[in-house]
Amino acid sequence: MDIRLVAEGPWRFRIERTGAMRVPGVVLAPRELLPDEPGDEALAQVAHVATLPGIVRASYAMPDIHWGYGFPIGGVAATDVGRGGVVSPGGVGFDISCGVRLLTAHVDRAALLRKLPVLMDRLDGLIPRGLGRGGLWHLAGRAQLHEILRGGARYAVEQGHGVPRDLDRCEDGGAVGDADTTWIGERALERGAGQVGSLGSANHFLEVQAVDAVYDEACARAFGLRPGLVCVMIHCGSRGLGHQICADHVRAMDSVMRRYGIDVPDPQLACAPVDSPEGRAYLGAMAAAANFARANRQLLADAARGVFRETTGTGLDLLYDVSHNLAKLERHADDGAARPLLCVHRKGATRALPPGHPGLPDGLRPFGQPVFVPGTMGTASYVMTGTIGNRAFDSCCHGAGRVWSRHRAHREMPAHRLRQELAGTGVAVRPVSWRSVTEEAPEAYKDVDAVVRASEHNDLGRLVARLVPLGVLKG
DNA sequence: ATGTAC
Repeated sequence: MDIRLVAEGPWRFRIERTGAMRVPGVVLAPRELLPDEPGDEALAQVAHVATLPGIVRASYAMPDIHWGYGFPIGGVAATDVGRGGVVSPGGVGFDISCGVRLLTAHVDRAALLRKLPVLMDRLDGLIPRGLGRGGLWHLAGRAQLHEILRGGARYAVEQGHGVPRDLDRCEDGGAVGDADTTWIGERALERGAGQVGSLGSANHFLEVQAVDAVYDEACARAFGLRPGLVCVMIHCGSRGLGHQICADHVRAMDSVMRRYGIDVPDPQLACAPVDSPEGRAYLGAMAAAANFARANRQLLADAARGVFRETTGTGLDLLYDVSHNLAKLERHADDGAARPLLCVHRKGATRALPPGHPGLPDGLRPFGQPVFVPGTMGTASYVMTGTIGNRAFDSCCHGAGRVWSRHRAHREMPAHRLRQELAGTGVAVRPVSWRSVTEEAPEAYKDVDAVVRASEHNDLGRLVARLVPLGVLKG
């Protein structure tokens, strides 16, 4: 598909509506953040998404956009459920409800520094990570897995893995309501059963960080952040379970799309009307995988809490837990007076509720929803907050965004050089293997500072604080 | 992202 990219000022581009596109593309990034590898298809993917039945307003790309399966990563698309709008598993991604949670410690960087090596050693020995491997929670049986799929972090807390206050600080109170395990295959259940409480690999991590800068003091105070404070950031998702569910439902939709008269420019955009048996089946299974991911992050946070208590005698408070790979049924104002029900796909895009939104807990509502933007290994991460002017269906960026393919990263970054470079930063990196993390080298990613700046210029979110890593656990 | 693939 030919693309006509038009600059709309220094911070954004429009992809003109042509051919089968139903709406334009809107790329919320300055030129230096646009994909520029020869043959990169990320912008074509923005245009492909614009052809989906029922799509409204525009096919959006966040500043961290890069190539993905069907949809770009950093893509946002909303379809009108009442007008034949579709749901597409490729618009959520393989790692269903992958997301980030941030916990604030009761200790400052200076006070922790002496104990950091032993803290990292304990976490290193405790947290399961890497491909395959086990999970922290040894389930009593298949019935308990179903409880997790229905109850998410809420069930984990009920079982003693956390405190009730945690749930107040989770998106959806820790559990999505409409999970339906009927539409999860045996293989997906099998893969998930041993992985509750595990990080996984690639860009997933658990980091001990410190607040390095505060940009909005009132908001930071409400979030419990101040300069020098230690935090724990956890980035992971639904592991093999979500992956298998995505694969299964892509296949199912691929075989029925024609029956619904749907034609897409890329088979990876397999989809079905939200209001169809296949659409409902995917959304039910997706919600169950989302609950799995929230329980997963809850278990990891609770384990980190135990390690902090043992080594420092201090606690960890959950600031917030939010997904950046999910489709949700939401009402948004259209250009008239109506608020139609939309299926909002966010793939590598963080939901970012504005100040005053009823979906926020009392303590956060005046300030907006915390948005977490993890950088790459050894670099800064950011905390942002939702804004009222967000036109991308209350969505923001989700990270630095890849610029090198995983293959190219392996080619250009030998393990020994990465190890040497990170040693120079003073960050205690504990990977399962150095070879496995070469594709996560900082050079393989965009500049996260530029990504958050572009997000702010495009009214996707506002900067609240900058966090720097002290210790990193990787897959 | 993922027991990198039926």
